[in-house]
Amino acid sequence: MVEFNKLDKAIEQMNAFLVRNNLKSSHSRNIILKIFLNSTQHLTSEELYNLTKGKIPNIGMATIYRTLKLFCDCGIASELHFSKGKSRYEPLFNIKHHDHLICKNCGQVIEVCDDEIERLQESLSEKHNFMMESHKLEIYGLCKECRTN
Amino acid sequence: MVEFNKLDKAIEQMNAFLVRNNLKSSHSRNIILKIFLNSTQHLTSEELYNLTKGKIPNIGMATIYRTLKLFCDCGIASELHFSKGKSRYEPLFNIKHHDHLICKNCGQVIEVCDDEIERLQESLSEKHNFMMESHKLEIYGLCKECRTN
DNA sequence: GTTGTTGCAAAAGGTTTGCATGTAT
DNA sequence: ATACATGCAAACCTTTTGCAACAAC
Repeated sequence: MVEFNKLDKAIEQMNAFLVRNNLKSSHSRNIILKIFLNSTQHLTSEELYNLTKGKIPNIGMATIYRTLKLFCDCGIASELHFSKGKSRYEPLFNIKHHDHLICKNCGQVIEVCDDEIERLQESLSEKHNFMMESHKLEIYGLCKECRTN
Repeated sequence: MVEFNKLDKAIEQMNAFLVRNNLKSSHSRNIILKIFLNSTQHLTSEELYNLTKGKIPNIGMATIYRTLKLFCDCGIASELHFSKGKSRYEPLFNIKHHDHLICKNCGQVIEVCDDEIERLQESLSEKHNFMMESHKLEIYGLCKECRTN
């Protein structure tokens, strides 16, 4: 379950964005936000759609896409492109930046963080006169479980 | 122009793969390989298609896709997913591993390498009992030219 | 001659858009 | 009452596949 504070703060952040852009709040979006933040995985639009159907039976795919776009626009989610064709969405809310270890066998994604690597990325960018805004580190291989099999 | 040696070695590598898998060599594939290695950018399938049309006027998109898949299978190319929906392909042949600085404004991709970051990725993987096979580091931001404008 | 390769068109898969209806303010 | 949000279906775009004609061995 999402902690109340986290969900409340996320809704607040979304509502601030809505007001700022003369948009309206809606019941569906609050429900989708709760389901989205509640997931520990990086969901695809289809996975979020299926989870949402449990709460809003006649929800449409288009609403899921429009809502995910909104989440990205107001800084609650970020879009990932691990593989061809399909996007995945990661909650950004209250989350520290991290990198991904992706198991090629079972698909498990492990989130990690290394401050030293973070620092080196900044200095690497500076060396090339590049103004870093964000970055993405993905390490592909075999996880602990799969390497023993 | 691709240096003769590089192209020859790549053709050799591809042919070895073809023989190993009971496939046949073809004129088109050699042409596409030359165009692919000749490019300094990370081409999309469509860009490669347009470049190829200059040499093989009635080439089809399907052939481009099938050929790119072949290049990936025999280790000549690797598929990248910088943005939604569209794949880009990067020549791997005779190329040292490197990371990418991607300008969000002009789309320019700068290739960089930092040995220290490479080492830290290995130790980060080990720390999680993860067997690293490959990795990808992408830094998004503004390049030297765009940050001044 | 057999089997892989190619071009074309159709299909597939993910995402976006137009429109009429519903809903928040 | 106005304008945004939603569901549905159609459109869109990239990539894949089936098939008949072609080319390599």
